[in-house]
Formats: sequence, structure tokens, C-alpha cells
Amino acid sequence: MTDLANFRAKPFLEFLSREQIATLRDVGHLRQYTSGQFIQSRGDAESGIAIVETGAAQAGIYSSDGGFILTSFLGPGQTFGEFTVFTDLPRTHDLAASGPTQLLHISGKRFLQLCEAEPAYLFALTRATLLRSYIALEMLHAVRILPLLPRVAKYLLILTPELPAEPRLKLRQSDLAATLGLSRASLNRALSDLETLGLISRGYASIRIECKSALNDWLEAHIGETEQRWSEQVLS
Amino acid sequence: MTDLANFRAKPFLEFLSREQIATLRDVGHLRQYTSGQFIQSRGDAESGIAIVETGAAQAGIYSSDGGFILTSFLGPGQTFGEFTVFTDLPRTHDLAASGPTQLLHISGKRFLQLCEAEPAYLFALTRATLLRSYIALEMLHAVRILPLLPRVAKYLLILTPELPAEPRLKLRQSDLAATLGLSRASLNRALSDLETLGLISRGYASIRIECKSALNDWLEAHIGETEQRWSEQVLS
DNA sequence: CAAAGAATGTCAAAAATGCGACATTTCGAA
DNA sequence: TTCGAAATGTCGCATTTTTGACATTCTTTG
Repeated sequence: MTDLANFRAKPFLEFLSREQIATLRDVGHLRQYTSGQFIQSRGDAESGIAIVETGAAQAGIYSSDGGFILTSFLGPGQTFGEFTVFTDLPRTHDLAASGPTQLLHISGKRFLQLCEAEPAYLFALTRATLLRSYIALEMLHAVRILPLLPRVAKYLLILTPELPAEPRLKLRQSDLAATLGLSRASLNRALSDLETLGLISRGYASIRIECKSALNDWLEAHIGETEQRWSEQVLS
Repeated sequence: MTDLANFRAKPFLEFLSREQIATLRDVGHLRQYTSGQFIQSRGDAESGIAIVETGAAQAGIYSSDGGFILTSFLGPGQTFGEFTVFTDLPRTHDLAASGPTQLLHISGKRFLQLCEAEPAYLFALTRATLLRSYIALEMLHAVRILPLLPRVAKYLLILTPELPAEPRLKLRQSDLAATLGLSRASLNRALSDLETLGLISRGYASIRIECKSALNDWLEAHIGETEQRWSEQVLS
């Protein structure tokens, strides 16, 4: 059984050597974003890959009622926009900086040239993509089979940044509710339950995870009853 | 939103040249499966990739009560098991042949060697993986925002084989219900509605999609409403 | 510092969904 | 062909979740 709290989607950059990363920085164009600044819009078609150098990017989609359906936080070393380089697909998500953030932008053409010259970039990208795909399917599966409370817990686990970063999610309950596909009232009640259990604490536009591993233990125990099922690669 | 119903995840093999495919067949081990035959089990750890040559493989997970939670059909040219080659993750799906099926098995080690010798394989795999990942993300989004009926319709579209294969899903309603995370009663009611609309017809352990494009049109119309409201909101 | 805006906490009614039951239909084996 | 197992079609009833409303708390801004 995979330990979600300790399972980390190893980011792209960590599959590369120091020299290879240096080359990327040579080719790319570094840009600074202020907290909350808009990075890209869903549907944008121009091709290019971006790598988070410092800070974090918040990926999601704006829903019909204006809420933001968060998909994930992208931390240092993570990439986005690979779709536009290797396929004809437009960008799938809206992105905004979460805190002061530096992004390394590389044009699609340039990145492809790099990959051809040095396949290590492709290996790294493939690995990172597979890991992220794993998590995406994991979430998809959670939505399908987990009862509400464990489902909320699981999302919190997935979204919570790793230590030593502060284990606190800075988002509105209404947005998290939209992300999970449920009403704000239901989400609040679930959070209330988790708070009663001492696993999290609610704040104004923030949720603090008191102890990630305790939350994970609680989740493991509850999933055990329901029987845990893991999704993988497929989806043709 | 991209037209998911008509969007096809171009499979791995279609990104390769005739010669490259021939090489794969040289290296790999072809094996024949009879309809319904078991292919692999969730939890298997040995690394290796498999490519569907003819027929189709049904990927999913058996639940404790014997039901099968279908994740997808893998058609000719599709691969599975990449996870085991590029990461340390075990196989997490049960697979069975759907109809007489031929699979080309290649060991993880062998496949990695191929990729190093000829990066085109990596390019192909990266593209195929990204496409599938894209669909997973779109489904994740759809599951969160679509009401029950369109959601059922969407899954039917995704699961329905391409023509000229018979547009008929051979599965029990209870299994499909589990796959969608619904009760059998709710699913039956949804299917009943779709049948009333003339889009599908229900049979014994089978669902026939009368006209895939008609079903798609109906779905588009319903998604269209949501999308329009959505873009208005984004602009404001 | 005060007021306005934003987000949370909560509740009751309404709607949706699950659950269990049972009749009906279909399939397959004796 | 007949019978039994398996799957579907449906119906209330119990439960969960949403909706809409409103008071409260927190943040920001003038």
C-alpha cells in the first residue's frame, strides 16, 4: 500500500544532473511573478514548457460560479506546459503564482532541440509525467469510491506542501469545495469533523494540517475498511 | 473544452515508423489471449511494458464483492505497464483480454535499452503518456462539475470502442455503477433516461450505443451550457 | 479606528442519491 | 425443454447532500 503522505511526485529537475539543469537555465528565460499573479490561461495554444525555480504555481480551472477548481500546487522543479510541446493540445489549466515565484520558460522548439541532443531530458520528463499521471488517477479514483470525509482528507494530503514548508493551505473553503465537487456547507462540515479529530485546524482562508502523518494514519485506517484500490496508467 | 468524445488518445505505436515497430516485434514476445483471459494482476512488481497488437484489454480493479471497476479499454497500439519500467511503482490494475487478443510483451530492461539506442521510442512514449494524462485530467474535471446524467453519458462515450467494432459495452450495470461510483439503481435510472432519448439501448449484461455521434452531440449541448457560463465568469 | 467587504459557521427545508426488496427477464446448464 | 442462477427494472424509505439564508468572524481599506 503506497504511503500517500510520504509519496512525493519527484519533479522533473530532480531527474537531471547539475550540468543538464545549467544548460536549461542557459536556454530558458527566467521570469519573476508576484504572489497571485496570473501566469497562463486555459486554452492558450502557444507552445512552451515552464519550470518552477522558486515559489509555487497554483494550477486549476475557473468554474462556472467563479470559484477556482484547484488541481494541484506545482513546487520547485515541477514543470507545466509539456502538453503544448509534444502534442497539439492547448493548455489545460489556469495558473497563478502562489507566493513570490520564479519560472523558467523555454520555448517548445527549443526544448525539443534539447531533447533530441540529449535524451536524458526526455527520460526525466517521461518519469515526471508518469508520476504525475499516477497522482491524477489517484485523485480520480478517490472521487469515485471514497466517502466524503476520507475523500476530503485525501485531497488535503495531496495538496499539502512538503515540509519544511508550512503545512498550511492558503485557499478559501468555497474553492476547495469546488475542487472536490461538493458544496461549501458539506466541506465545512467535513473540515469540522477533521478538526474535532485534531487532525487539522480551520483559519480564515486557510487550513492548517496539524500533522500530516497523523492525518495519513487516520486515512489509512478508514480506507482499510472500505478496501483500498489504486488506479494506474490506463485510460485510453 | 476540448471535445473529449471525439478526441482519441493516439496510441504509442502510431508515433513510430514501420521499421521501429518491426524492431519492437523482434525484441518482444508475442502472446495470444483468449477472450476474458487474465493478463496481469494488480500488485505485480516485475517490470515490463506490453503493447496491444490486436484485440483489446480491459483494465480495472476487482473489488471485494467481486465486482469489476472498469477503468478503460486499451485498443491496438496502446501500451500498459510503463509505470513499472520508469518508476518503482507496482502494477495496480487487473487486466483481462476483451475478445481474442494479442499482446507484445517487452521486458523493462530491454525496453530501456531500446529507448537509449533510439530516442524515437521515448518521444513516442512521452507523447502517448501525455495524451493519456490529458484525458485523465479532463475526466477529473468532468467528474467534478458534471451532473449525473451527462457524467454517465461521458463515460459511455469514453468506454465505447471505435467503429468498426460493435458499439456495445459488454458489462453488467452493477459493474458500470461501481466504476462510476453510483448505485445500480441510480445508474439504471440514468440509462433509462438515455434510452428514452433514443441514444442507447439496454440489454442483458450489455449496453448498446445507438449512435455515438448523437450521444456526443447531446453531451456537447449539455456541457455547452456550463461552458458558456464559465467563460462569462472568467471575463468578468 | 471604523466601516465595508469577504469568508466562515450553521441551520432547516428541499432535492438527490443510496439501500433493500422483490418481481421480471434473460441466460445457460442439466 | 425446464429449471435455477444471474441480471435487470422499479418502488418506497432512509440517508446524504445541496440550497439558500443569515449571523458571525476576520481582513482590509479609507
